[in-house]
Amino acid sequence: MDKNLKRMATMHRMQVTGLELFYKNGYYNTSVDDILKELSLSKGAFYHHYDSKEDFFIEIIQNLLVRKVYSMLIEPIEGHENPVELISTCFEEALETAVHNEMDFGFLLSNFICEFNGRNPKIMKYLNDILKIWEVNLVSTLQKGKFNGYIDRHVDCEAAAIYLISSFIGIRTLMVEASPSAMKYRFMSQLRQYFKSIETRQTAV
Amino acid sequence: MDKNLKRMATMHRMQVTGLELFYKNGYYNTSVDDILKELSLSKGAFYHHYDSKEDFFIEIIQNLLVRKVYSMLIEPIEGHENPVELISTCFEEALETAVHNEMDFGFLLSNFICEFNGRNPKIMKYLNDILKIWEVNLVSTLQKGKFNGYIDRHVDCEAAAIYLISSFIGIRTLMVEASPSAMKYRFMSQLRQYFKSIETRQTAV
DNA sequence: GCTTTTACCGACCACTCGGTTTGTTGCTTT
DNA sequence: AAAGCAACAAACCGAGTGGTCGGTAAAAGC
Repeated sequence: MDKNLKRMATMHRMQVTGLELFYKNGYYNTSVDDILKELSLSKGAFYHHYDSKEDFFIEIIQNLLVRKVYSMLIEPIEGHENPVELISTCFEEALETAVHNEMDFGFLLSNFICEFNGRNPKIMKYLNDILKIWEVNLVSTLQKGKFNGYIDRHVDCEAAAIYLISSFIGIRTLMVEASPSAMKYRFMSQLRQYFKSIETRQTAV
Repeated sequence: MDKNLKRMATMHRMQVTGLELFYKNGYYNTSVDDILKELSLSKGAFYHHYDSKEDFFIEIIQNLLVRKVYSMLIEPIEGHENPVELISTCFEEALETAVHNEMDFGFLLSNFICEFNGRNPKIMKYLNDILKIWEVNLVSTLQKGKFNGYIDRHVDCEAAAIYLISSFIGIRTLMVEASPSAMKYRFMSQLRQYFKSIETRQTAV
């Protein structure tokens, strides 16, 4: 058991550093040696724990990437309050951490999707699954909001979810440029504008 | 002169094939040899015309990529008609060609931005310039629309432009998945919803 | 105390990459 | 016809790549 702990600790260290470098430099632009150098570990250690670089990356997806998306984008929108508020706040906070992160290279998930798209179907499968989970959660949050009278009954929740995901992926791609906080501010203002248009119209003005 | 024509023809062929492969496989994942093999040309030919792979890519950006963005996203929104209509139609058509392109790997520009982001500032500069041109054109189209009474005077045109670009980049990243035409349909429906919210409110209902 | 298992080392392999060097060909110019 | 040069061809270089493999030290199991 104690032995297993050490094993898991080493593997976890590798994955954390791996994700960091893959995010920073891209998967194909990061060599296994790069990761190992950072950790002062050897090739032997790496291939003792993982079958291949690809296998290693898949473990990173399942262990780290999925959790990040969950804690950042899925858990915050769970609940029975106003979904418009939940999603706005969630996006606002996700963008805020991006603004304050001086090492920001865009949205982890969409960066990898860009990189593997049409090049590695196996990995794309895993990435698309995460996207799907996010989408499903958004849809159900919106539908709940419809049921609870927050969202207009004519709204197509699946379309709205796609639209929200699109805009988020896009703004995160744009935000890596200069003045990310201005970007965020502008984006959020228009997101709220859009939300206003799908909210239940108040009878009293 | 005749000589110069041949030179330019060869260079153009290289650039067209280069862009094709860079788009398909990514810049770092496409070797110079890959491009040359496709054209049955040699390394000597390549380095006779270009200083480096990077220099080659910059020429592609300036010759081909800029023009594609212009003809696809900038020229179609020029004019004095309703900007909401212009932009809707422009996006619709851009997405439609993506739907019918069986070799679609997402939005050329944003794919490259993803790939070079934080890794190659020199190339990023060129890509951001294109993005900036697009943004400026969107802003001026929206402002013209405001002046002509199509768009509500309270709308922040720069914010709206960022929001539009974001959503476009995002949907093009998502569309590489299955069922792009459903994606497009859903996206366009919500884009129109958003547009409705920034249009001048009609006094008569 | 002895054996087995585990975690890890580091040299090495075949291969790929961007880029260089040296040749070759054919058209132009004088 | 000789010389010159642009446009390519082909062999090559050195750095880096993912992955292999024989070995080792230490802990676990008996």
